[in-house]
Amino acid sequence: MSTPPSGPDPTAGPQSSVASQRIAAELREAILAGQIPPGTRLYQEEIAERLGASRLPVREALRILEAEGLTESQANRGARVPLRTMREVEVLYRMRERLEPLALHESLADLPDSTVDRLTEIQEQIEANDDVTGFVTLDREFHLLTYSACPIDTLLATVVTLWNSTQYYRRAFMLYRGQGERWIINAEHRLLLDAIRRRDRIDTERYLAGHIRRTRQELVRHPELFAPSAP
Amino acid sequence: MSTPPSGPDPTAGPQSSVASQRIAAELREAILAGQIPPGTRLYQEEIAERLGASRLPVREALRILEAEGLTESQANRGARVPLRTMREVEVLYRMRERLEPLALHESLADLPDSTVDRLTEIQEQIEANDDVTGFVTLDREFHLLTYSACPIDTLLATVVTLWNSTQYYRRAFMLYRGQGERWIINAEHRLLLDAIRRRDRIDTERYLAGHIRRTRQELVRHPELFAPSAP
DNA sequence: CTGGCACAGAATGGATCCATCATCAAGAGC
DNA sequence: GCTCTTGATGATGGATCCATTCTGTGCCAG
Repeated sequence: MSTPPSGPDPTAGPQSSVASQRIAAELREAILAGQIPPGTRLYQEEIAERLGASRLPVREALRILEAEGLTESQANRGARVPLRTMREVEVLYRMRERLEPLALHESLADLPDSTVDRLTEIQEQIEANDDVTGFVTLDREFHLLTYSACPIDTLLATVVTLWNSTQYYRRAFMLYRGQGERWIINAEHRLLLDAIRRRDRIDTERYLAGHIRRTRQELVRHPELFAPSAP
Repeated sequence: MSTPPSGPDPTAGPQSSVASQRIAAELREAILAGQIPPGTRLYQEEIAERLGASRLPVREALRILEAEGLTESQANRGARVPLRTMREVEVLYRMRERLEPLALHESLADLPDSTVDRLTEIQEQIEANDDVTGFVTLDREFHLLTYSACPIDTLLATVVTLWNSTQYYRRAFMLYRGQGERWIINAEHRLLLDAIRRRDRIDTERYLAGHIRRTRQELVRHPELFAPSAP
């Protein structure tokens, strides 16, 4: 469950010496940015041609992304970006409510003060920014950075996978209805940031769980953002 | 995050039409049975020759297993079965404590009565059996069967990955010190089974969380089963 | 005797070519 | 007119060959 030396780094840029990882990074970025929406069929040959490689590393890249929850594939039937139902996304959020507080707990002791300062900067950028796409990117960077000192690779990788799997719908919600939520998110982030600075394990877990829980409840109030339940 | 049509089935036998999946199934079985212990280097060529295929599907199989937590690989440095530290296994158990009750919760409503009967049979086999390897296999079958009706593939796959990642150490513990624990496990299983039959969501989650938690506490009392913390 | 460097062997990563399977459209039969 | 079958097309899966990178050993210098 690790591609670069120290776990899959979702913020890593698309420069890697190994082609399959470079391709995976390019596709990852495009999918997370919403440029390749759920349901899109991914053709090996097209990707290979566009990114200047043969089909083989593309196949490996698709396997890597599959492990990260960004694509899915069936034998002889190709790969696509998963279309998720509302119920599925809801349960993914419930998983996040349970796992991310644990990841933060495990990360908290080893989180250097410099990272806490960086978190504060990001939060200031979030508050200054009013572009939705920029917000989603910064929000992701903020939260994943709080987990960055977690020493357990599997836990971190699982959390990243859950973020990957829900991010598209999160952006869709923010574009559609989320502007009014901004002040709540900022308040929650400020409380969380303060608890992190105090290294308070109880408070960090509580604020974080509440933050995710509230987001889930907002999301499920908009079924129109999702694929129908019965495919 | 799915190899056969409906998610990765860890109990599926090694007969598959697609070679990479067949190879992954063979290796999965061998690793889970403890025949390939943690730390073992896996050579593509050797596996390819032994299982009658070329190296290419072996590479794909190793990627599949990597996603399931059964192998790890670094660029140009090959694949191996991960060696986990005690701290790592402890956190993996904490993840299980949080996720498996959720999986059971989501599975419970759709779990057919016939499956509950099958669970009872398995528990009777567990009680009649005194071979440790047989116990570990049956115990895995029992728990994973309780989750089998969970409609969310990602949740199920994550739970299976966590089982895969901890199973070796679980067996090592049972071989080493676990025989006296058998009656406690049986009592816990009976309570869980009864709650499942009653479709009691609260009790199932409580008994299951307690069961996993107690197992974790037993495991961490035996640091000698694990790799040292500082590699 | 120790440490660094260079070279040889081996294993992994990638490209190209071929076989197999799924999909879709057109036609025959009912 | 509808359905089932059959064939053509295109995409995926697999095998072989070549390039690249890592590892370990042996030699030489300090």
